[in-house]
Amino acid sequence: MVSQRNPKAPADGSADPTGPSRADWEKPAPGNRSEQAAEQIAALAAGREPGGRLGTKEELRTLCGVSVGTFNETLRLLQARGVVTVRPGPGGGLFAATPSPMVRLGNSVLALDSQQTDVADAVRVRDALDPLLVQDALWHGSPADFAELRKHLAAMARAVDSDDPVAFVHANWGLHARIAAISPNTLLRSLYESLLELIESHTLSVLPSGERPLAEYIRERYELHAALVDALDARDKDAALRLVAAHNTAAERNV
Amino acid sequence: MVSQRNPKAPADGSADPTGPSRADWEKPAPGNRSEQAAEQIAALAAGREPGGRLGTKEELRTLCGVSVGTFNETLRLLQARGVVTVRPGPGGGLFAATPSPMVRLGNSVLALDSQQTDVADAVRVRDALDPLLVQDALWHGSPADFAELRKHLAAMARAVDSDDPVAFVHANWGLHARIAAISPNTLLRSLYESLLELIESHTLSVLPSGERPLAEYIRERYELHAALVDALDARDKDAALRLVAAHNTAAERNV
DNA sequence: CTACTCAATTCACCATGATGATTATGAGCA
DNA sequence: TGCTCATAATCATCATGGTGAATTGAGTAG
Repeated sequence: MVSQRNPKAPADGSADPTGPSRADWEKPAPGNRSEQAAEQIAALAAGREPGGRLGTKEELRTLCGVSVGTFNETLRLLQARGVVTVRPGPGGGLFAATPSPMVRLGNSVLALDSQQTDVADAVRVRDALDPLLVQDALWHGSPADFAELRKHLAAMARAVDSDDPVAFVHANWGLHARIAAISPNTLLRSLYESLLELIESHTLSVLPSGERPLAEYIRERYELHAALVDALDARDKDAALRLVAAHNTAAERNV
Repeated sequence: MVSQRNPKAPADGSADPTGPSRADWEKPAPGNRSEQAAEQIAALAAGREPGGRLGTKEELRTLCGVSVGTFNETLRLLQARGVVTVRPGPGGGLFAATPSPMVRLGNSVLALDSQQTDVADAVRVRDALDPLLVQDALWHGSPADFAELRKHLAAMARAVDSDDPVAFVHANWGLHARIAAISPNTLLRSLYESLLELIESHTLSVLPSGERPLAEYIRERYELHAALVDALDARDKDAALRLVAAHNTAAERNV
């Protein structure tokens, strides 16, 4: 089903007007034919000005060496990625498009593999974003929001009392996610939430080593978070930012 | 060509096992049939556990009321988005998948509209990431890298001398992009580059207002950037971080 | 010169039939 | 009990033919 049944493989450099020197050809080939064709067309589009005509569907389809249906799949992928636009009529066909910066970011993030993204890198970025969220929570947080934060703190306290680090980690993230939810900055929230999830998917397998007793560690982390919520509730900006900095400079700071 | 020629529109609630109460149905319908079907299947997948079986292609295709080819397009989109996996054989068909955090981030960023994303929000996030890039440049930057930075500085100086703010803005971003390129943190780089582009696409239309003379402003910005490059070259971490903080707290800080 | 009509081009979507590959399951055998 | 093999289910891709919609440009009328 994932067979490579293409005797006319488009690896033939003569079929590719952009030449075999493109770094794109050095990437591992995608798993199916429509994705392969999509990469080829994307390479063509990259070499044209935005709005530049690439050709008719039929011309490009034969260039890619796939069937009509498969090429239609390819087109759907490219349209969704903002790489091409398609018009009917005389002079119609496929035209190179420039994805908006946001579409480009989305596509480049999609191209990253979360198994290869170093969790330490993700933690660094998340840490850098924490002060922004704290500032937003100070300005946009309502008493109802802070009451919600205290529910997550209570869950963290229960995990500390029952010496359950996994529950502590979950409650800790619930707290951070809820702080993030206060921010009206959609971009910031999207980034932060996904970073949390990425870090969570790694951290349960790398809970803090025996450098310090685990129970002592999570109690300290709990107390730090409790002080942070207190500072937010009191709208104490200096304390909140100092605490979030302390949160992010502790030796083991995944939680 | 973008006709709605579906007399059996799947807006019929009885054909949707998740009911018409889903918020997804309140979204504007995507532009083509394969995307519409993709939304339907995504809604189904969202209501299942990861790995839960949705049905055979044929069952789901008739549920969506599209042709075989169109449904194949739908599948390609959903697979690319990590929403479903597909298996042949007895008990095969479509299965709900949970996209990895990175795929989720990519998809959520794609769903953001850069026209609606407040550039101030993007600037805030970019500013938060600047110190990370400076730290990476201090540790990973080579003399060749710093020579490249000076080329961009020279371009900025030329723009200052010829009183050309647009050229200054371009050269300034060239500098920042080159600093970002030093970082080995792929995630950080992707985020930063796209944020730069997003900000750039807005800033040329909002160059600093007449609060201060423009020539004086860009000269000050140039000097700040020159001092930053000097600090990087000298591997002076304190100065570099102080300068980037000053960079990010100036009254007009898009450049 | 402007507006409308028409023809040609091109696309979106539909339908049908086919081959070959992959997967899961169950039967048979050691 | 474990392994092998055959079968059925299911998918990926291919090919072909069709209708209707959208777009562009040329020609014509006012």
